[in-house]
Amino acid sequence: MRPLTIARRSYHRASEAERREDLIAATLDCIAEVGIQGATVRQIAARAGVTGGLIRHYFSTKDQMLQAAYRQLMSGITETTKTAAEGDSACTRLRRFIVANVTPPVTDSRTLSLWAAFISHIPLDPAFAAIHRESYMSFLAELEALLIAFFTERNRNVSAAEIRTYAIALNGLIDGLWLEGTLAPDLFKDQEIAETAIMSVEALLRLAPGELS
Amino acid sequence: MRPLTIARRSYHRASEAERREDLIAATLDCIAEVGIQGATVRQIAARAGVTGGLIRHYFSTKDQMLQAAYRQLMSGITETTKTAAEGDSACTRLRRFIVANVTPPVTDSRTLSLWAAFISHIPLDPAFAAIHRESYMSFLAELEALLIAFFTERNRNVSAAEIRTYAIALNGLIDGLWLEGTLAPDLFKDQEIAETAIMSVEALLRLAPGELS
DNA sequence: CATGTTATTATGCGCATGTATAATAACATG
DNA sequence: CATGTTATTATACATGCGCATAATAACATG
Repeated sequence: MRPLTIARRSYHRASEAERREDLIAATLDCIAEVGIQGATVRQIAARAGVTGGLIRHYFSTKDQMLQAAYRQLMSGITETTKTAAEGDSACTRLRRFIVANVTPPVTDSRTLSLWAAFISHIPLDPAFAAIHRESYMSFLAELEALLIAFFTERNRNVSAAEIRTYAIALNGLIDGLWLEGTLAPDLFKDQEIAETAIMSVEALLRLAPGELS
Repeated sequence: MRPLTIARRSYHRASEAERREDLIAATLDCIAEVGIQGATVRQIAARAGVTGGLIRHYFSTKDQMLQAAYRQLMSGITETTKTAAEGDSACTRLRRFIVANVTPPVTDSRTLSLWAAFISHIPLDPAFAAIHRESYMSFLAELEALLIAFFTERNRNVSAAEIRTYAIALNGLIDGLWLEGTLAPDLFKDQEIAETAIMSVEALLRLAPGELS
């Protein structure tokens, strides 16, 4: 005897906040595992344990969900490195910040895949460009603050313009080493990237070798 | 009066080499303009001026065409910067190589979009990882050669290990500055990235300020 | 100029896609 | 415990996808 009404899946009504969080997490998982092409609405929904239709109850379009995921990815990285950069002296904080940016969990192929997928959208979509800009400028500001504290601690007088130039260079170096180390980790000895980062920053800031360690 | 046989489009039979080249160029154009999701077989074919079916006459699968496109993109960049790095002294060649990597035509949003789209595939597909590895190691070798010539010219004795570390750091710096300058060109003054690159490399190599100019 | 080869077109298949809409189960409220 | 709200499921739709195959126009060859 078939039921008169078709059976429906039972479910749990979640709060908006946690549902959105789940969906964003599922989006990131999906992109990381099967690429942005494989990250379809249905796949993402399945991974979040809901059916496809629900996504449009929280995001007006798939693109908006992708943007939310990009925002969360970048703020997560910022959070991680900021936390790792705590310490007593400005020197310690600067060193830890640099190392944190080129070691796990930041150097992680999943993060890289996600980052690159979003980066490739920046030239095509102003919404993604805006998110990039915000996170880039926040990173630069963090770096400038660390540098100012560091030079103050050393009683070395450095102009604002020089700080900016240093921050741009350090940001470039950090991003580049992060890329190198994450894209082909087997090409480097353990700690090689981190040590190179520290040595390079010492050189960039015209410090004596070992001054940052 | 309708024709008895349906009219077909007239066409030109091209050589295999030029047809493949056209298809690869169309692939890159397509990815750059509409993203890797929009770069469908039909779009690419249309842009190359052929019909969709032809693609499978030259590439056994769409993925293989993407890989060929990635290979061509990277070898094109390598070619461009190698050509730009010609000069009499090793110092000049090194300087020109660095500047070439952070100025047009290499700093170009199209190139960036393409590069990032492919990069995001590296952790997901070994074929893309292999292409990356090849182009990365060739870039590193080029950089090491330039550095060896430079230090020889200055009669400065530098071990092979130090050369490698310098090359890794320089590569990181160059990639990172390229990213910064290309992702948000309006955030920087004219030549700011190029000047920062030169200053930073001078510092990285422990040269005197201005020694590379 | 006839003929054979094949690069290219044209068409179709099966399936997946993003989105829209209607039905309904879960919960909050009184 | 009845009722109203709404988060969620279920289903459908139009479109587009990668890929396969058959017909054919272009060219090379003799």
